[in-house]
Amino acid sequence: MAENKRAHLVETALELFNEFGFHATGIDRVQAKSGVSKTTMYKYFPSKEDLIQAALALRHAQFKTRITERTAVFAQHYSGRPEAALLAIFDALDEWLQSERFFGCNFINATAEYSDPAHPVHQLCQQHKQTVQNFAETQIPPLTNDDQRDELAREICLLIDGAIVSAQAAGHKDAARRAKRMLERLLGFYGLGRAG
Amino acid sequence: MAENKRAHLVETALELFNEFGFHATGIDRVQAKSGVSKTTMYKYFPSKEDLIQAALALRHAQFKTRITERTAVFAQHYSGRPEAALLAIFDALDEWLQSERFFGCNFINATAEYSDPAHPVHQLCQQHKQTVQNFAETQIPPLTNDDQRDELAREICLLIDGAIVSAQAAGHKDAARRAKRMLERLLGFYGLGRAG
DNA sequence: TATGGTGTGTACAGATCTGTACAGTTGCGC
DNA sequence: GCGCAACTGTACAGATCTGTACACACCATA
Repeated sequence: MAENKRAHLVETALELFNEFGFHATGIDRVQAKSGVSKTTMYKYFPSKEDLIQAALALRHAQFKTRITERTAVFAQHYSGRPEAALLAIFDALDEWLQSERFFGCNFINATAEYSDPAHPVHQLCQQHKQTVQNFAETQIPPLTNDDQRDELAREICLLIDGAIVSAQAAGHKDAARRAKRMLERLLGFYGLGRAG
Repeated sequence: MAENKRAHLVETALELFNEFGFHATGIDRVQAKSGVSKTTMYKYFPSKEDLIQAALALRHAQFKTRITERTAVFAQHYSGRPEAALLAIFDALDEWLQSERFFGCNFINATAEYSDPAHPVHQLCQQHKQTVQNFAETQIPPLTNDDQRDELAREICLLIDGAIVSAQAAGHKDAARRAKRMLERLLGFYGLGRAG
């Protein structure tokens, strides 16, 4: 039961933090929704800060698993094309943006509340974004120039973040599909895609 | 003095909200930093919610003025090119992202804390993003197809939001220049730019 | 049956937050 | 000097938030 309670607390906290934000979500609310007693809660997480970091760590793990799996699945739709996985990233993104309880990226939201770059939460966000960039880079087929790989990965991240924010703040639920079209056009300049 | 105090309160609140977030910034802190008495403060803003909305309204006005002015200035660097104003938008954006006290877009940050689309603050954010899109659209030179204008404007907004978040969350201070390069490449597909 | 690990329930300390009350002060037109 | 509006300073009510204290319950194992 031990790890069970702990895990359930983190999952509950993550949901609430994602929907209502970090400062607006009280410890009492996490406790009430989880059904776990306050004593047990403070045994596993001596402070709210600990709970926040655990929630973001869980989100990071969930993300890595999901993006890897879904990208692999969607990549099959473009079988044979070297840029298959890159396009599939945006199909996976589309799936997420269209989902029922989409409240934006936890990490983007977190940087909004913790602007100080020295703050642990802010640093978790930077690490997450770096992981996304690394993942994108691994999905890029071999290019003649290594600097181009880095640049293209950053462009993909920019498109991802732009799509997330367009969906969240402007309500453009089709933002991932737009970003994907933009990527397809940009790939030509890297010698990839229909033109490459 | 009347409007003076009120304006000073809103400016102070905007700074604090931008750096620390809405929930994390207490009324007392705004009061202390502004130097205005609490009584006067509550005379102008009967609730914190009123102050938040006034701060966002100020930010929106500041933004419109600044983006219009700076875009016009930077557009001169591309004199003669029909896409001059579009590129200039990203020069203006670059200027902002590089600035000392850059804490992201107030409106993106606000949607992170107010996820409910029915919430007045969330709606102010949507309105702001729509204004940005409208501004982008006015800067697009005549195209053969009207649907293309709308689509290009949305792509520009996606690039803007992506650059803002890349700078804020990932720490990529050169994000606006990257977005500008991406735009230049994309413009070719609309019959604009060096290829058009 | 004794023990120890895990969990419950609840009360509460102490800080902080929003918003109010109220007496006093300043500055300005008349 | 008087009246009046705007403003100050401060105390405080009431709610909420984080974190602690403490007595008790459940349950597996020796």
